[in-house]
Amino acid sequence: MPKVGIRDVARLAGVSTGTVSRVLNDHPSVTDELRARVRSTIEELNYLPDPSARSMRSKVSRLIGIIIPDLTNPFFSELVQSAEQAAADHGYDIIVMTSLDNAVKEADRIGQLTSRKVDGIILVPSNDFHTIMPPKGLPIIVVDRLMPGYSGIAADHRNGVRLGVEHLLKLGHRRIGFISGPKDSVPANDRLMGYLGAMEQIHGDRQAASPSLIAEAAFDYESGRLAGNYLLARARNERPTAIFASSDQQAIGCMRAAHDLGIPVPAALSIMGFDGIPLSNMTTPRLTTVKQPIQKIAAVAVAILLNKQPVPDLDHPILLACEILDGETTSKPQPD
Amino acid sequence: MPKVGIRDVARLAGVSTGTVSRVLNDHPSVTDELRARVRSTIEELNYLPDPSARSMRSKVSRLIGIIIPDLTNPFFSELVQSAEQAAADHGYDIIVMTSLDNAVKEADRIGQLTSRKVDGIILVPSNDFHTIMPPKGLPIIVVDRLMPGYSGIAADHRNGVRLGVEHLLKLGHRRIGFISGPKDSVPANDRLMGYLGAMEQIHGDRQAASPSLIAEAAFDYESGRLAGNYLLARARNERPTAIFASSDQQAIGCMRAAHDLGIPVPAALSIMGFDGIPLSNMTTPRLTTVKQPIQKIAAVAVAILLNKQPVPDLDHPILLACEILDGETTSKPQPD
DNA sequence: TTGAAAGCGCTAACAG
DNA sequence: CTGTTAGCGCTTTCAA
Repeated sequence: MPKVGIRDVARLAGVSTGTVSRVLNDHPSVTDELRARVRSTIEELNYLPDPSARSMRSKVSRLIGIIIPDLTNPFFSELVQSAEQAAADHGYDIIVMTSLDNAVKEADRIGQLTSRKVDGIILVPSNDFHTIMPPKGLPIIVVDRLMPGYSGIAADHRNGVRLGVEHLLKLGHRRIGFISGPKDSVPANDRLMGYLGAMEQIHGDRQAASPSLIAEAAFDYESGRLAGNYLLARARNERPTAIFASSDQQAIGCMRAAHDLGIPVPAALSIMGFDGIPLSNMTTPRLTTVKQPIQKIAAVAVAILLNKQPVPDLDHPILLACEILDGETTSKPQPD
Repeated sequence: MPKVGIRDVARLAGVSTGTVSRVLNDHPSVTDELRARVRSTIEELNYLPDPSARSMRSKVSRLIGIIIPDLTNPFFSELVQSAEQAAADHGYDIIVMTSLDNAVKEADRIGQLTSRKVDGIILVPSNDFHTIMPPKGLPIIVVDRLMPGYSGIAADHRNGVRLGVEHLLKLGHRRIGFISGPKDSVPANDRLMGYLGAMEQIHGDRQAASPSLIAEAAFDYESGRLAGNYLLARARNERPTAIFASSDQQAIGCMRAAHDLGIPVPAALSIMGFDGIPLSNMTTPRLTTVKQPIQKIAAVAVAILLNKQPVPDLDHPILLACEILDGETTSKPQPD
């Protein structure tokens, strides 16, 4: 079965290859009649255009590259999945690459994608990202870990955390601990700002945002556990009655710390996380958390790359709102 | 900056394009001297071959497709990540697609990959997979959910579960409950076989594999919780002293069920999971589980597609051994 | 609006 | 061993 090419279609439809090509590319200047005839011939022959040949001529590959630090992180895997769905809706395919937070690998991957002539790149920069000069004409959109100088899109971490902390404040908590992310991380700092902002609103409470209520940690489970330990291993009347963690995994680690110290959650300690990964719904008790609009982030990123939506200004990344996912780890504070 | 092509390299190196091409493809018949000269010119010009042009002539795309049901499932995302690493080692890129367990979407994706001329497909078939006739010449290797008629590679679920159940038996457990996977799932059945096989070894114990000790469930958390409830909500002397779940998520759901019923784990109930996803290490207490060799599965699948390793016989899929990951959810049974 | 024809950048005969 | 050359399948001028 010799594979069917554009000439076969042209011959059978009684037109030129040029016309078939125009139909394929929705070029306006083709008679409805011819268009219909060609379409049905394509159908009949079960013709599929060859992407390589197409891309070679047209400089368009219908391919989008996505580079993330680690697919094992549920946040990123959901991001990739959402991007894939969004891209598929437009006939685009996704090439995934993981940098493992290694700047060298990352640069290498970007080069790889460039030579593949992908039509755009969605990039979650590695933590030690080095400035990169992508060939102009290759749109790169940075997601989540925003970088000055690149068009970006992310959740509104700052307001998201603020929302979460206010939730705790409304419940009556005042000594609210905070587990921050690594301080060289952009999203981590935004989250910290959100916390500080919310705490400042509490007038007349000196302890509101005391430094001793803040523990720096990586975003993972174990770091969260250690940070939780640090915040909780103190006299009861100095110990926070609630802890807001910068990631769900931290929050879960913190739950473990509380457990080990014999502090019941949420009776004696409220805990909130951030991210809204599926995992947050599988803990006992279920974690109350702030959910990032991952799907929307992916959809918008793809839309921008496909020119369905204007590229955001370099100085004004698109920020999408978070929402609270109510769980079982928050309640009113116990009286001291 | 006009982009540099193979002719530029040829001209500057003082050879023909043919020779450059041969160097590019490691064709043996090129003098070391010329090879070196060409290589350095390539370096100097920063030349990158155009994959589209290459693929058009050579019918090789250096692309491999991977289709999985759901990237949100940690097992699959680890699989994809491992495949990406393995492929990158050989200069290959990965196109990911998710079928969401929808056979129509799946068939569509396979077509998409075919027309992309990927050099091979790694497929985790959707649950309602329909037989597919991939164009011959396009190697497809089925992973995890083995299908008769396709070359396959997977963890040795049967022996893995057997190992796990024997672990419980050695601890002294006899009434060991089993949460199975959906019965139309191949791996689920293999796991069930492993359980039954291990239980049969216990001579003289009528109750060994009593049907009432087996609960069917989907692989997710909530189904595991319900199944756990079913197995545990009975008189203490009829209740299993240990439960082996067919997935980590089920096991975690089951932990929740035990918690809700006031049954301490592992004091009054041992629980084991299956998969060894990162999540299993983040529960309180940490889950004891049977780990699948995901990374190895991916590496072997890629190696096969790149012809670094022989294609397995259709009737003899490659099975890779699992190992026990010791956690805190197993202990000796309490006396009745 | 449509057809004819010239390549896109590379590989693979085929000569030499 | 190396150079020459003819396309791969498609898009896109350029004329008609």
